[in-house]
Amino acid sequence: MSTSEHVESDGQRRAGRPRTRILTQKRITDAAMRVATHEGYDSLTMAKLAKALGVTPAALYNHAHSKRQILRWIEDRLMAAVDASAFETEPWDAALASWARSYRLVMKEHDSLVEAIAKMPVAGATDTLAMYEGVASGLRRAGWPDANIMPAIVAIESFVYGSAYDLNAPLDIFELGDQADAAPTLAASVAAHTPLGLREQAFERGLDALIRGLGAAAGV
Amino acid sequence: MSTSEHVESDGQRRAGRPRTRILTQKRITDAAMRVATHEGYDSLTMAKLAKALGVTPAALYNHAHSKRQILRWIEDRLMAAVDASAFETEPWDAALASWARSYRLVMKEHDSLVEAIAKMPVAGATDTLAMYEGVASGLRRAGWPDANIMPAIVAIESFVYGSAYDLNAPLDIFELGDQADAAPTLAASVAAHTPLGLREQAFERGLDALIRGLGAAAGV
DNA sequence: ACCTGAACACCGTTCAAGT
DNA sequence: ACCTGAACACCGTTCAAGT
Repeated sequence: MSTSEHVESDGQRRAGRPRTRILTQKRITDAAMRVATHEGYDSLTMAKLAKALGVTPAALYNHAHSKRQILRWIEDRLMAAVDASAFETEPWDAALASWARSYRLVMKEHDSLVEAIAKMPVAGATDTLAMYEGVASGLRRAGWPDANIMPAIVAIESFVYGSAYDLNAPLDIFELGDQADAAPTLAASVAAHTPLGLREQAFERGLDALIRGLGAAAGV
Repeated sequence: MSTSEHVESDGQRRAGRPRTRILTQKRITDAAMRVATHEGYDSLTMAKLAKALGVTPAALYNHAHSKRQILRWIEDRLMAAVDASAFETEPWDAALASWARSYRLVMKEHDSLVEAIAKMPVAGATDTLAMYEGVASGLRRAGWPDANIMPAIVAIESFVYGSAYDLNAPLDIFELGDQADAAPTLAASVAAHTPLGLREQAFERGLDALIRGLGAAAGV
């Protein structure tokens, strides 16, 4: 690569003056998401990220404490992309479903971060907080008792995380080949579906069961 | 460490003869699970594993193609530990619940492997196959149509994977602190629970909703 | 204040050499 | 057949030195 020594981003540099700062949290996060989206999270190394920003790996540590922190910036962004706006226009059950569907697709595209997101404290993550508040207040307006709101959110979230993995699992995950004799009932059950159909049915039927059951428990 | 050069495991070595083979798939897997359980999966490196076996890291590559393969051996073991035996003694709904509870606790102890397990093909994994066959045949005996079995299994699995993460999330994951003003409904909803109570309620209520809803869809 | 260059302590993996 | 020792191409991170 012939551009590896100096990448002048905007070219507005005046002689003798300090160059405009090129590294900010926003630009680092943007570049990291670009690298991760195009090459996968395995390729998101500090070296690759630095190169994408035209900078030395060590320079990143003037702005982030660690690679983990940069991943956390990405996680915040992702949670902001989860769409909870349906609670403003639709009934609670349809709104829950469209929130879960949006959540699942966002996680699918970044499933290396699902474990970290599942364990990420909400405090300090402004957009994440707003997303949860949208869901919680939507359910409350629909008559849900306070004590039923969080268990429903956590249950649906858990289901969404696992469903995102399933969406990225190999299509032949339940293919038995010559071992069909060893598990005949499983083989027959699998044969009742196409791989893509199974994924969607598992998600949609599970989501429907969760929303109905949790709503019934909430008395609405 | 003074024992790092030669660790004689059984001492039965005869002079001049080739020593009894110390590395097998079983022993490697045992050692790997021991290291991972005691020190976590972050500490499960080829060097640590080799040391625990009294061997050089390179020696492991005579038995496993890669670290990934060793992890797969562990994953097979874990699936064998998931208890599907309730289908032989209890009605389908109670059996599904006890299967899911066992599954969740096994995943909780090894949650670094959850993503890989969620995407692991069943072909070739004998114990995994037997586990699924137990669930599928249990549901069929209870009158479930073939086309309803796999969507139910996949949906409950997805829920279990996410619930395992939740079980290992920090207890203060929904603690808002001074940001309670920014998300008042969320704060009130969270305040209706203890952290431990929320986890268990989310799992048990979600599981109940899934089992009831999926069973109803199956017409049983 | 912020970046570079060099170094550190690790990774997983390969391979010629030994027995 | 199976293990060692040395090497390779990477990791994330630190830090003195420059501007």
